[in-house]
Amino acid sequence: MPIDIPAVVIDRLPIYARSLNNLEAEGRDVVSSHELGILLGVTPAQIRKDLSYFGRFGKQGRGYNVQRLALELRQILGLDRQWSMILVGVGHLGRAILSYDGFQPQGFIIVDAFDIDPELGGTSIGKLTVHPVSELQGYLARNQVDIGIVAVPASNAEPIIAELVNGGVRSILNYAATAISVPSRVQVRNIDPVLALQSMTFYLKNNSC
Amino acid sequence: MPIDIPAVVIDRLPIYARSLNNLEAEGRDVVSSHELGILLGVTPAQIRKDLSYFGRFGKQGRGYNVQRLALELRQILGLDRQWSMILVGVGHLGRAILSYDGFQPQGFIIVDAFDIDPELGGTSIGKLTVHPVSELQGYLARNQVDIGIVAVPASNAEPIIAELVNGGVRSILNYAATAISVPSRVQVRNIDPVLALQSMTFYLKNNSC
DNA sequence: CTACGATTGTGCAGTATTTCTCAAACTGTC
DNA sequence: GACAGTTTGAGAAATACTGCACAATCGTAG
Repeated sequence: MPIDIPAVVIDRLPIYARSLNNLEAEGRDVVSSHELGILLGVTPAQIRKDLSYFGRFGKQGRGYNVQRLALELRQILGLDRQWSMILVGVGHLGRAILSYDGFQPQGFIIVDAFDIDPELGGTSIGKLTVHPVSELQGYLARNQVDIGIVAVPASNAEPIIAELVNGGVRSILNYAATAISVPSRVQVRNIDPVLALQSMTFYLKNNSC
Repeated sequence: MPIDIPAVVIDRLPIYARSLNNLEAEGRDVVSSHELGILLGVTPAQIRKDLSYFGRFGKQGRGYNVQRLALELRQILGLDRQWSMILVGVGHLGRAILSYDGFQPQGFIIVDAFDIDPELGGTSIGKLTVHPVSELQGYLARNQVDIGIVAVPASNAEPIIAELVNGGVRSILNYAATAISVPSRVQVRNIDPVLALQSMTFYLKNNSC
């Protein structure tokens, strides 16, 4: 509905949501933007402005009802349901992703895995069977896939991502160390610890204490 | 030296550097901001403006010498040397990080690993021995550590990070799913695929095609 | 040696994002 | 019920970032 909300705002909402879930689990009743700001290291004004894009959730003089706001954020972000993901690339990294136990509790379910290596075709990893990528196109035609996880070598990422996009996948979590281009309707998030390290070294080099 | 350069610019430099390294490996001689922009999905003006913070590396009418610019960027970012890292937290995630083969070739070396679990104390993983975290403080006093990698549960991250910071570590790669606060002289980069997914679901939910 | 097409570096204008500020409104107290 | 102390929501100001546009420069070809 309302897609003129800055992307930076959307990127912060999950952080707010996580913190509110924690507060909710602790049984906290209300929280002010001030307190939340200290918890998260952002300014109270930013939290209030961000939330104001979506509605008026607070009460003057009191703050935000934790349970209510946590619920609202989950609804805004679509965290109140499950999302189906497929993994492409079952090498070292792919296996680590498969065995990562942080996705499932948040409603992100890896329902199938693919690899180009014919050796792996039919192999079972945990509860999943690895399919050959040649079956990817047909699979996408038959199944609803919300999110594609790409964990192939950088050199193979381009065609894999094209196939995902052609197959109707509209969100991609990209672990491949390469810039990828997709139509603007498709969301991409890159996970690349090396890039993160390489930007920190700039400060290590220049802020010599 | 020059730390009034926007952080967003610094964050883009490693992407440029990577692409230039690729071009260099392909034997490309020169590249224009236009072509690089297409490769990376950014505007040529942005590339030129970003680079202009650091010097004048291009030639009108021609573009940038690939080898020269790749070298300059590596020097600017400090990628022309090795950086020592320690890992704290040797659970599933920590082991995956230890066995990740993308750090070493870029000069990021994990030199030691720590875990709170006394069972793991002395255990060997690959070439490394796992030390108990009780030894962390002394270790930091005796050894030069550039970067700390945190892969402990969110609930334990706070004190671990405090210890790293106290021990003089000035860059932290944080895999723990929690907001952490550090003095402004310390750089932190968070790696959190769940947050990335949770911001994409907003668009999945609202851009229904 | 001149003309032409290409491309940089950068001042400036245009957007985008963050922060400030304060009226309005809520809670609890006397 | 009036008052004091808080805290929100949002307009406005301030800051940050991006993209435009063009003079200056380079290489090439005739």
